[in-house]
Amino acid sequence: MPVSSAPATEASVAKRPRGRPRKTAAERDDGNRRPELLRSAARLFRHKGFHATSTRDIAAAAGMQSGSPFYHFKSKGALLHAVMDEGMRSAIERQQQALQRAKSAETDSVGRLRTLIRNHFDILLGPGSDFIPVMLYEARSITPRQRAALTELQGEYEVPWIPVLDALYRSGQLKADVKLARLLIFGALNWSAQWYDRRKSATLDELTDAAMKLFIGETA
Amino acid sequence: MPVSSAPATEASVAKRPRGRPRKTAAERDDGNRRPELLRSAARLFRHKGFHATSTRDIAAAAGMQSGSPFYHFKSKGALLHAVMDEGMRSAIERQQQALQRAKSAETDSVGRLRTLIRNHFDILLGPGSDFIPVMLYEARSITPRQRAALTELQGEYEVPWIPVLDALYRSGQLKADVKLARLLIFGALNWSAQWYDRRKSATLDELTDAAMKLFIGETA
DNA sequence: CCTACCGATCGGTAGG
DNA sequence: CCTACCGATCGGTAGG
Repeated sequence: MPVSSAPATEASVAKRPRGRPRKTAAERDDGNRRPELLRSAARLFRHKGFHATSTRDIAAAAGMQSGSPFYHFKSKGALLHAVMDEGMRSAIERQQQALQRAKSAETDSVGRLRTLIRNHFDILLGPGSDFIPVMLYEARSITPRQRAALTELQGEYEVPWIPVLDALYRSGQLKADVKLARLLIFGALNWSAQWYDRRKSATLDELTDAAMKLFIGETA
Repeated sequence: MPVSSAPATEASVAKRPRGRPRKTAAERDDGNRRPELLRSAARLFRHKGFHATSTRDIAAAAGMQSGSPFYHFKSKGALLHAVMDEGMRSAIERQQQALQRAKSAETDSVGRLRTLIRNHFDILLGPGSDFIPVMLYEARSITPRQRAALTELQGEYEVPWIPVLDALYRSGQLKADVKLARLLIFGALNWSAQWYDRRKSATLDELTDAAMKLFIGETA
């Protein structure tokens, strides 16, 4: 299923129109539609669930015919895993950027925890945030092998949290067992994907404040 | 779909054998299999998800033929809702019992919060705990009307938590906004259904300790 | 609660 | 990436 078998010319990329793309001959087989397919799949998987979403739904949302998703992905399950993988890689990258950005300003653990939590809410609830919720809530639908690959990425995501929580435990600001605290904290944050409503709820900064106060009693 | 159209005699209930039940004529149409159907459905819905479970799977798990679940429930969706409804009613009842039991011993808010959390873990992670996880993680698959009915039961379940959290806020032991704290706390607890493993993880008491320390810095 | 069955939908493929 | 299509599975029902 070689995606790059017929490479796109730069021209065809540059002159892509804004709205629903008309398929000109020049755009055929260029692989440009793969990201669109991923986004459509992520949105549908998130809102309807993996099994309640048909590959026809996804194709239609991406403006394709029913058989076309299988040109880009060899199965529906491969599409699901690709959504999760893309979500985790993007999350790791955004987390590293957030920590870089803050590093000069924040050297204390409280400030670093705040950075991590605020960024986590952004990834989970901000614009275009369908990929991570799909990963969190559709884990049953992937194969053990795929799950293992994702678990590794999740481990990478958790790396920066560990020294921060350790330091807060040593300073007495975090009283709970560190490993259990980490699991409970991620639960508190991740569950927000179930109830958070941009229009009715608090802002992400207010949410971050509440989480900081709940976990360590101060806001940074 | 009258479940009680042919009522069971007491004898047929008493002499029900242990293993896979042989269907004697006396046991026909007696409605006794409905709870078994619910349990089988809960287990399968929890481990495979609603859409990945076929009504044939459920029938087989309950020792029935493929069409028989529809004698007890008018649709697969009705079965799912029944699982959730049963789960919530049982949870509310067990919570009330736990609070009754503790009322004489615990009058302070910290102790009452501990009782609520410990009981919540029990409902979520203890023996026979498939119903509530199904409710938590399959909410997308029920109708708005069914969801509204469940939201009401959930509200009932949350009632005892509110005065406790309010009191802890006033006493300064809980620093976060009470409404957001409640949502974050439920998230931390509910997420445990995703990762808790009786064999590898902490006991429910240790989990409760960790949660108490994380949220209010003390264990009661 | 079983038997026998139906219509619809679905994931996936061949061939262009 | 489209067209045309297939085999399998599924929820649900009639009739006993």
